Amino acid sequence: MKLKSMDISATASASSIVFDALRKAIIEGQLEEGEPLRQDEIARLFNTSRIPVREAISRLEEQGLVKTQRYKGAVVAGLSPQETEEIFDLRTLVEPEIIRNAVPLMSKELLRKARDKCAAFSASSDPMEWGDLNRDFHETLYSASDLKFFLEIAHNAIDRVERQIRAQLVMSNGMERAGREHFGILEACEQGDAELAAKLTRDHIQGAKKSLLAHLPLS
Amino acid sequence: MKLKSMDISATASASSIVFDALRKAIIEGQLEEGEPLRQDEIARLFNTSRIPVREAISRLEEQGLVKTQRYKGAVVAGLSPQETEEIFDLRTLVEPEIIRNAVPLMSKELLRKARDKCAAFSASSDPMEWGDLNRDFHETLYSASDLKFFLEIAHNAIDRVERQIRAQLVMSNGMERAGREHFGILEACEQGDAELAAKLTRDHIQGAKKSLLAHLPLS
DNA sequence: ATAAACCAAATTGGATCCAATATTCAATAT
DNA sequence: ATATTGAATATTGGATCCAATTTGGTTTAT
Repeated sequence: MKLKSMDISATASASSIVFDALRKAIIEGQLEEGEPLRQDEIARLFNTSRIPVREAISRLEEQGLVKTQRYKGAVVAGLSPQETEEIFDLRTLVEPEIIRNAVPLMSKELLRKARDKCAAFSASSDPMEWGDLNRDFHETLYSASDLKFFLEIAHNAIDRVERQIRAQLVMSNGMERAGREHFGILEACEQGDAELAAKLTRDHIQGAKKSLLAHLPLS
Repeated sequence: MKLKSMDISATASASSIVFDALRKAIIEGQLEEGEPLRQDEIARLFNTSRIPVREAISRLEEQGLVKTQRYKGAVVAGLSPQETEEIFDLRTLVEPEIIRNAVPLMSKELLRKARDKCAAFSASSDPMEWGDLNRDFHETLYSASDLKFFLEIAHNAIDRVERQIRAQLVMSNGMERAGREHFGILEACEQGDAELAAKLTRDHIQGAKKSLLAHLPLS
């Protein structure tokens, strides 16, 4: 029997649909910092009961994307300048390791895809999509790594500062510089120079952090 | 009015009680790898309904301590030798940074407490409590750090390999060596030598990893 | 007028009930 | 005997209902 099979047990549950949607809305800034998440309202939006909503919210809290208080509910989490800096320092520690590990594992195919995404990012003139394209490029390179826990950490860290990253891209020459730096990282990957790719990734993150903190209220 | 006050809104919810209890049981190895977590059974144990249990389980999954499959339920998560190695490498990256940050922030009081815990660890002859005393010592030093996200990561990483750490302590000369290394780390902290403390912490974790992998099935 | 007391609406936490799926085991066919 | 079908049981996912707590406005006393 020849039949294209799929894992039917992997179909999404209501709670995971709500979780994904809320996560996306939070990191993209559609829900802004401090905004309360009303279980009833969200349940109505998704045509479900509050049960899956509550599960989604508790998972978001475990990820640090919302803060909840007993009997008061959940609000979108925000970061102080110090906390933002710490997250960027965490990224500075972890992401170069991911790239270092990933470079020798990158296929031609993947490098081609990364080059496309790099070009798409530099070519875009719509600030609304810069955030997505930026993340898309980095994730493509990272996806070659087999360090699943490092990746988990990096994904979560990026989630927590995604809004700041987007802000950084649109300010001063953030976008232009990111484009240049992406190209450098990509070249190092193509040359198989893991050390250089790691160093450039490190500089990329630290540069974004500095430029961000410079524009932040009395950091 | 003089009255010892407490934040009454911080009283534990049912789901957090269940969460804490399950987490403890898992990392201490009372629930072993692969063992299923039946919602009904746990709810009965805690005299609650399945709702708080489900919330606890979904939080545990977000922490990587259990794995769940839709309509099949949750089982205690386990780690392959490769995954164990990766977690130890993650700890090797993060925990030295925590110590480096913590050393200049350590009060006399805290150092005294750490010295007590270090002594208690070395003095203990009951293998059942080695795990707790070991973690207690490290957490005491780490608690001086103000890097809350680094601490989050470290706590979670340690949670995931706590069972292996305990195994490592009881095998060969694990306990004896840990005692020596703890003393070295403590001394560096007392001398205010953050770099040395970081380096020794690094060696401590890598040493534990090596000794662990050497005794693991065909790593 | 102001502040404490209190009541009603809104909201969350938890219990109970029902639906969807998985598992087990007996019945049947080959 | 073995493999397949099918029904009974167990288990999870979600909906609805009730209880506990917060919130905001209103009343009342000073």
